[in-house]
Amino acid sequence: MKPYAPLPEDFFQQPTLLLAEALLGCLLIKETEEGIASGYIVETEAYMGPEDRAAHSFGNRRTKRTEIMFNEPGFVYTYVMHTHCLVNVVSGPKEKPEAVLIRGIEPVDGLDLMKKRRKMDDLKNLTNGPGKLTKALNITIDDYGRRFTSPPLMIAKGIPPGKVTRGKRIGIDNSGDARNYPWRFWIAENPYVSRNRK
DNA sequence: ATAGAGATGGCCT
DNA sequence: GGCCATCTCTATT
Repeated sequence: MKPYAPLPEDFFQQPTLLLAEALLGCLLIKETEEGIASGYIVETEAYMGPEDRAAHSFGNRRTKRTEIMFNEPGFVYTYVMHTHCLVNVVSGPKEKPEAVLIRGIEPVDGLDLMKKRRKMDDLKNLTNGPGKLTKALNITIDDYGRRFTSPPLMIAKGIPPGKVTRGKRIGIDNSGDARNYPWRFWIAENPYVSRNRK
């Protein structure tokens, strides 16, 4: 396993839609006492803050949960959805509450650890969804407010993503027109994308 | 292959 | 008390 070099802070300082696409192919890494697990990011969604009805920060809603999004980019935003934890990259300049949701990764290191945590052997189903990958990597609400530029939770240079496709975001059907915005990005033909649709 | 429903828990009003 | 940026299982085509 090669040593990990987290991406520099300025990587996160690009506009949110560009960052969402730039994250594809990057390596998401979590270090724990049990060991290291990582995977290439293959699917993301951009949430554009005040004007985006699907975003938690719609209308500049500022709560205990959304507070981290008002920081400068590169912070970790985790939150709990039903029984699952979801992980976002805080994006946009300070006071602009935007974020990128990580929806799927392709397993790289720590395969056995991921299988153990997910209690299954089916490689294809280990990390192909936002709630699945956090469980496989052991990303939790405790990671809230950390930075992706240092351990234990990091984003590092990965591989060139190849062909990228974009389409509507998933699971936000109660968000008016925002549901149709093409702010979901994924690596074309990649088997670890949560689901196929435009 | 696709559709529908239940589980389930924290956050917000 | 209502609302979900989900997952898994079942039933049906």
